[in-house]
Amino acid sequence: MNVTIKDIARLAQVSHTTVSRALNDSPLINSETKEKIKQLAQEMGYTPNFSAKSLVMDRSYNIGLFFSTLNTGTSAGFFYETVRGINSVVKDAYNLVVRGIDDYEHYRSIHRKSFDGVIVMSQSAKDDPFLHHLSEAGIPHIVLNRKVEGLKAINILSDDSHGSYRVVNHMIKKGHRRIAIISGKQNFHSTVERRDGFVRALQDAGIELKESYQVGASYDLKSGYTAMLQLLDLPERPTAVFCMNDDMAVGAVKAVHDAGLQVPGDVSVAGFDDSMFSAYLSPALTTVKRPIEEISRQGALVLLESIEQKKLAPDIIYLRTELVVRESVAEPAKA
Amino acid sequence: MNVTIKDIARLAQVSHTTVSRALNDSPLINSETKEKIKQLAQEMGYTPNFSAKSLVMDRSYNIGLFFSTLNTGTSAGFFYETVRGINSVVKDAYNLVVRGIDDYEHYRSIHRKSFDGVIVMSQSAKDDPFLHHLSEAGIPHIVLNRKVEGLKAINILSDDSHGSYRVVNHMIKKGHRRIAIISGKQNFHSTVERRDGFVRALQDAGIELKESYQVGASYDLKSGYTAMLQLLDLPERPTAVFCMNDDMAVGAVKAVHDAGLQVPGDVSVAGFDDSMFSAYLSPALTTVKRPIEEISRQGALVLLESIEQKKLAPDIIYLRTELVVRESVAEPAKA
DNA sequence: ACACATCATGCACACGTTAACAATCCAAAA
DNA sequence: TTTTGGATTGTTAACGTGTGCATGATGTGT
Repeated sequence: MNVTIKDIARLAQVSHTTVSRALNDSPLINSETKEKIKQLAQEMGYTPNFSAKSLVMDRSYNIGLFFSTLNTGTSAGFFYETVRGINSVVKDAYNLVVRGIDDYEHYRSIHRKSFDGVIVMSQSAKDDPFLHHLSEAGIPHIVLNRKVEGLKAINILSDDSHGSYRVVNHMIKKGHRRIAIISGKQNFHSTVERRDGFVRALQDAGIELKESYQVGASYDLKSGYTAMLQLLDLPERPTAVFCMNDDMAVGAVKAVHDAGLQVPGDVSVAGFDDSMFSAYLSPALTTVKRPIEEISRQGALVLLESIEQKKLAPDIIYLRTELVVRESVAEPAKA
Repeated sequence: MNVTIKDIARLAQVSHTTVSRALNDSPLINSETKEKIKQLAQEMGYTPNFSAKSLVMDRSYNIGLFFSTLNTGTSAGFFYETVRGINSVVKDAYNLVVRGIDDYEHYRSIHRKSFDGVIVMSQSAKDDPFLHHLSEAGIPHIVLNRKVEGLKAINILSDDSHGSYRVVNHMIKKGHRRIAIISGKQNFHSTVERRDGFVRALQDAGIELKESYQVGASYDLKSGYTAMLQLLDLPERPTAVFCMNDDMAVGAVKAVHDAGLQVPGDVSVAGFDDSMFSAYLSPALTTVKRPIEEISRQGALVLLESIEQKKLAPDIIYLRTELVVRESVAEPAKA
């Protein structure tokens, strides 16, 4: 049997109310008795029963971390860094519950009683019904990684458009004019943003957008591979290829090698994310660092604040991306 | 305000007990009223209050997933696959709470009231005090990835020793005699097992074990890189290097390239795990497939069984590893 | 000396659920 | 007719905690 406040009360010769007040640092208690009870509780190895606490306090002590999906389109590194970032903030004051939004048929079981707050790592507008549900259920929540339109929500995200502008611009400065792009999953916010940066960079340089230089993929290694094969097959193949994430870049580099060509000798390749492994590839990957762990940490902080102090946070926070120049983008071979 | 069974009772003109029975498919109820109540509950959008349920049922509806650490030594892919595997089983019957064991100073807050069951992805004997705590607290638990000695526990793991025996044997058959190993974190169970397979393979082939061919690292990319540099510096450098995981293999390959040498032309390299990216490296990595997602899924199944039906599972389950031959191991250059 | 404020404590109830036990009804058996 | 017993439903308490209100003790100003 576990120790309850009533057990403590009996031994301390006070009512359980007093014990409760002591353990919660209520101002309505003598500081001496408070200390005495606290020490006693410590000795007896008391731990609060969160079920009971939840019931009466109307709180669950659960924080939900929801990904759009845990299956396709979520890379391992991305997932890992997110959980780490949030976990470092949440500690053991809350349970961090990890879920995929697409695991649910209906959201009925997600309500204020089951989650004190929710962090949504959102990829696309497909999540909007879910966000809508959160609003309606009155669950404090923040949205990471995506700017949500229409709904009122706290957003924390990186400036992906700017980031991809810079890599592509870097390619242009190196002398590339035939620049292709391998896109991520359609409808993903990140996909739209990164494409936007790509387009702007080309326009600013006065380079024409070619339809055949834009090929769709799905953020995983394999899709990067096949997309690159497609590009290499073109009559006038690109000299540089921007991949919307590092995973696809790895697949793309593989495709180049398998075609008997070299990176960056024959084709330059860049990625996005700065995954852990990207510095250790051969050639080391030129990419854009996206502060996922930092976004997650900030998000968790803001959420906890808004739960605990009902403080209002600003609508939207942008974190800077950073160009990481390594070896996979070089000057194009002379024509 | 949320709908409770009392609200339903009022509308259905029955007692709340009857409602409770209806919703829990108790045999003590008329099937007509049962259906009527169920339908009413559905219409009213009733969802049970888990805090209340927990309190009286003495269950938390939480399943803990504990990693030895979430920081160093846990690779992103490993983490991702584990969570996916378990999540696919747990569904929304339970909350899956993810934690690092080393986040805790003491385990007081982990008790039967806070977790119905715990899955431990364990790396080393350092986790033993934690496992001991779980036993003592009477929390049903299973240990993945490691055979735990002394303590009674259900174990599910892959036969790493056999796996590494096979890669190393594969190297030997290709004609290598100067074979080195880059180890993972000291004290990790996996490190010991994989080393064991390595040693046996060499012994069976009558190859002498050289101290200088065994270098310690820590399962991350960077440590693989520096370890390989060290090996390349040797007066008589190895012709083949077995890395205890794929991450380190990536680092090692990078080191070879940076030294102006080729894989597998000058040095063959093999890894362990069969991470998602290993097929997409250049050269594609020869490695050992370890069924992490499968281990996790099985583990979750066994745990749920033992929670819900109090059924006893076998002490230890081994899942097979599998040699994956790709390109990074070839015949050694003629001496 | 008295009224009154202040501080510390206890009593009793509430939260939403399950379950042991009691009560009722009706049909079948004696 | 009376008894028995199964089926169905209701009454009540319990789980462990927090809180509004009442109570008692102690001091403070007049």
